[in-house]
Amino acid sequence: MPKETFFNLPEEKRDLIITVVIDEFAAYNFERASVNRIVSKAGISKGSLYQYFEDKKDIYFYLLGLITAEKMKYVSPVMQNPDAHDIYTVIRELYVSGIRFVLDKPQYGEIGKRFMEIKDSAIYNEVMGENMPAANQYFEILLEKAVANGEIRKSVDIKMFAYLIGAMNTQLIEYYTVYVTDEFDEKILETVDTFIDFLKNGIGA
Amino acid sequence: MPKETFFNLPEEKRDLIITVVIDEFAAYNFERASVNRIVSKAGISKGSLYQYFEDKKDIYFYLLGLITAEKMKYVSPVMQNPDAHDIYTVIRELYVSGIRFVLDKPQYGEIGKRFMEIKDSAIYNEVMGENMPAANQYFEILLEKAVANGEIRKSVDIKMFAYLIGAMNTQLIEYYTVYVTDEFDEKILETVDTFIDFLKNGIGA
Amino acid sequence: MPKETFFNLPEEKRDLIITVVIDEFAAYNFERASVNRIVSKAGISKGSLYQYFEDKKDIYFYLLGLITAEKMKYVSPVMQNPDAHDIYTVIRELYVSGIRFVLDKPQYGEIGKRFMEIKDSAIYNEVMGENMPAANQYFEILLEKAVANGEIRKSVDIKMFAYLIGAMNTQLIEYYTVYVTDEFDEKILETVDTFIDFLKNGIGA
Amino acid sequence: MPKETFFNLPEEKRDLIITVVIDEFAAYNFERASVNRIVSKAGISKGSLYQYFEDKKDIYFYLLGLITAEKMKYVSPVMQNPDAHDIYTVIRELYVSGIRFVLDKPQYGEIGKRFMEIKDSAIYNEVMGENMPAANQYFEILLEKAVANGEIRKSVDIKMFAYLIGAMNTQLIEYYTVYVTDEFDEKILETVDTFIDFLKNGIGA
DNA sequence: CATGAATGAGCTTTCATTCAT
DNA sequence: CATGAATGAAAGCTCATTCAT
Repeated sequence: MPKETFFNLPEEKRDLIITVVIDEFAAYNFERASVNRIVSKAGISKGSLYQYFEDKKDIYFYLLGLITAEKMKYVSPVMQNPDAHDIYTVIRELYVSGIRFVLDKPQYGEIGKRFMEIKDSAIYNEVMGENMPAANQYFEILLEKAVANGEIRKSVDIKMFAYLIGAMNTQLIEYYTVYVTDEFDEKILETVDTFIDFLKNGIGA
Repeated sequence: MPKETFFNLPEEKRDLIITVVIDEFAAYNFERASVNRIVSKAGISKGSLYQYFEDKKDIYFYLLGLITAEKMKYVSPVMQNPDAHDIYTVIRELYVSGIRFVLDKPQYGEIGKRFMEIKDSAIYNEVMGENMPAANQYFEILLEKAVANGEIRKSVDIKMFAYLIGAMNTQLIEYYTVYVTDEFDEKILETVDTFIDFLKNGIGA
Repeated sequence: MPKETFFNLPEEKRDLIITVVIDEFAAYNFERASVNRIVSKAGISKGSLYQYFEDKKDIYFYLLGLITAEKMKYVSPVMQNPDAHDIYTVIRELYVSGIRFVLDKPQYGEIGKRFMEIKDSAIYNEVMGENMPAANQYFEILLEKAVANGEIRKSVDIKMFAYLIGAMNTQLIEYYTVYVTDEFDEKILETVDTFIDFLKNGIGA
Repeated sequence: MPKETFFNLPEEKRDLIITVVIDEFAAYNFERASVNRIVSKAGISKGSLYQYFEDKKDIYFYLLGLITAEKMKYVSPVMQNPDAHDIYTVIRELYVSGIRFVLDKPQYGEIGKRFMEIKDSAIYNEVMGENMPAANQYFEILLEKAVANGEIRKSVDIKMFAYLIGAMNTQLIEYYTVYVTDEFDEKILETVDTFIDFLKNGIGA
């Protein structure tokens, strides 16, 4: 967590620092991100940055928190109440909101990818230690219920597909940021629908 | 390429060095891997290592070569002659051989993942400059032919699914190395089959 | 150019560093000069030196700049306006100012000689790329004018004598730094005059 | 001095090594010359080279010895018996033989220049400690006799001119190797004569 | 709250020389 | 007499972090 000093800063300055930090971690992964570059781009002294944050990790974790908070805004009613809808609708919403998010905030998407670059680093596990189980279990619970509801074949290896659907989400989003430069449009929705159909055919009852 | 000196070494010593190098690059990506650590773990002098290899990059490339050579052993007849089989058989073989490989040589799998950490580094592009185009296009060509053969629905977005099938391969393999510690067994084959079925249902004609 | 940090240093410390740097480059040429030795003699950390200067080259170029600036102080009115005087007066001034300079600042003379040691190194050409053409042609132009003025015999091989007068300048200066330890005095002036006479007799009209 | 082993070598091999060593020290000064390059170019093992020579310095000194011996061959009767001729004839012979030497054996000239690059290094002084006084005194004695003979003005600063005539010799030779690519010819003789005239006018009685 | 100089362990790489075989 | 693997001190340079002001 940033120190008190950071929050005592005039908003303008704080925002500038955040902007610079976003730029840095969007351009470089945690290891390669440079404190020197951050202070120089933000026009503050090195000492000051260390008055605001404990260390580089503190900066990074704070940023990840901001992104998480931002992502929450994209959580739709469907996702908040998954039980009220069939699993495909829920997954569709997840995908769509994910794509929307990275198209709206491409830098956050970048930071997410940079984060994946350092899988298995100490820092990655530290972050994931808290969040990953949740993320993983989310799909497992979803799938279990869907099996119970008869929406999905009983033969499906739930754990594996939970993992895969999560991974596909990531990949699908990456695909859009890498290969599709347009704004969010009808065409994207169609493709998502195609993919959901694919999923339905694949594991549906 | 390692220098002659390296190949003149007693096999025992050479193997020790290779083991240490594998450990290092499985634990750290190219940038973070340390020549100092390698020599100290191998119990040789810094000067000696540089008698064997041109530089750190030379060590890394040699290692990647070893891995590639090892991976070749897992290439089955089906993969060598993909046109003689339906696309699902080919993809199944790819997945199975990939899983076999990382279960047999988990460290090589690690090194592969570490390699992904340094995307957009100079070294990454140097390696990929030679191999990547093929890897990317491989699935596209496979899918195109399958569409032509009537194995796959015409409505399928080939580029996207090529990307996804590739990504799934990676993820599937990662899934097994992360969650499945057992040796390769019947159960894995079943799961792969399930997944292939899923794929068949999803995009099949 | 040194970084801002260097100029922000207390004068005392900056002077100490400059002194140490002068000592180092007077004792060793660019290649053999050691950053390690500099920091240890100056009693500062390696990191600090690299806060002050970009790299070893930056240190060296800064030093050469100091020397050039110092040498400028020895440029007399005669040298600034060579056309207003006969060639012997100009050459005499050049010699005298050169001798004065190295007797006043023997270490700068040393550094100059060390610089000659690395002829055909990249760094030498980098420095000379800017200054050398002028230096080489200076005497040629001087001689050409003198021939036109009738101060010098027409039979003189201008290119060769330009080269030689330049070389003699260097050698004459070296002679004084090597063999004459006294301060600048009347005797030196006499010797220079002898030499100028010698030159006049040798190539004069 | 090379070790006995070197002289026990078949002449062919010894000559090859000498050729390679000449090449190396013609291309790089003592410090920059590389033992690695020498053994690799000569196709011998590093251990062998150290069976033949004590160390790098030993190689270099042996080479300088060879050059000196070669240079002796250019010493003409005039130079061996300087008292029988006027000083200008002697100096002329010195210059001519020097030019002849470097035009015949340009690599030896190169090595000589490389040697001058490292003035003030430990190695330079070690070499010169033995030879330099002689070289310096040679011209002093010559000049003293010439003053006594009335060939040269009494006012001449003998020590300085001895130094200068020696230096000019070096420079004149360098001038020819740098700027004149032709074979030794009549034109060169003319220029030397011009220069001798210049000298005669300059210091002659 | 701001500053920025100071730090030092760490990095990769070079090269003359030694010595066991 | 030949070999070539082994050595290790030294090189230039980086960077997150500290701390006195």
